[in-house]
Amino acid sequence: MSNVGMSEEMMVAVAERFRVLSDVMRLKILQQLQEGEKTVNELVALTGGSQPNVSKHLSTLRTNDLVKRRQEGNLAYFSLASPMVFQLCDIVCGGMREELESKKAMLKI
Amino acid sequence: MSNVGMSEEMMVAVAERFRVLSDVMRLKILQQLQEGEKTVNELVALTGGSQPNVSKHLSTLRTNDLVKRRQEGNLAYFSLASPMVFQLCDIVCGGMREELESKKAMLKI
DNA sequence: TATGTATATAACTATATAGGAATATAGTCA
DNA sequence: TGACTATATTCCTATATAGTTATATACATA
Repeated sequence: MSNVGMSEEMMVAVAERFRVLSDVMRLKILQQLQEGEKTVNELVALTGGSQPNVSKHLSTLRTNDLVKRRQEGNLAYFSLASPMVFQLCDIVCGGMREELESKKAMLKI
Repeated sequence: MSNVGMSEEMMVAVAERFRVLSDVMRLKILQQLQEGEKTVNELVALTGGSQPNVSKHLSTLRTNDLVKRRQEGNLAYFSLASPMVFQLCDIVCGGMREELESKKAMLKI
């Protein structure tokens, strides 16, 4: 399947998705959500971010369909909307491992 | 394989990689390189960017190990350093297609 | 109702960076 | 050497956004 024909519109959307994933705090939040749904305050505690900051990032993630929100009484529970994120991270991590190893190999020559 | 244990350092590197991929002009360049190596001026023509702009993006891509550079006489040939990019794009595109279809489905209820 | 708690938002500041214009560098060839 | 071409870099401006502080909203409960 070739990407060369990807439309400008699609490319803008893909770039936007990557942009959402390019922030460490958002990755931390997603990582925590991988273990199950969490409230905002739980994520604040787990990530070490401030409450407004975590809340804003959750809003960004939700706008971009990466997390879902469920309200129960006073609490807002957030959960992953798409397992895609971790497929992406795995590929990136795998790619970086390979780069690292080929660099190591070059040094040993 | 769980990402929950991913180190802070690794997370920063992953975020950085996503950031590099979050620019439309860079995605266009990578897309063109998918067809084979190209000179800077060829990429300028194919993408519609200015020469300095394309050159700067190529520099960013190279710094982040996404493209390779080969000089021949006056010309600089760039090529993809990692097929990872298109695995990533395919996953993102696939994810977006699913979202779109589930939204369509909801509207039809 | 008043009080407390959870979450969201607004206003602000600081920083990063994309893109353009001008210029520099490096190679080619007469 | 000088003229030409390809590429890189510098400087600038405009824009986007992460994070903070303060405040607002919404729900629960006494």
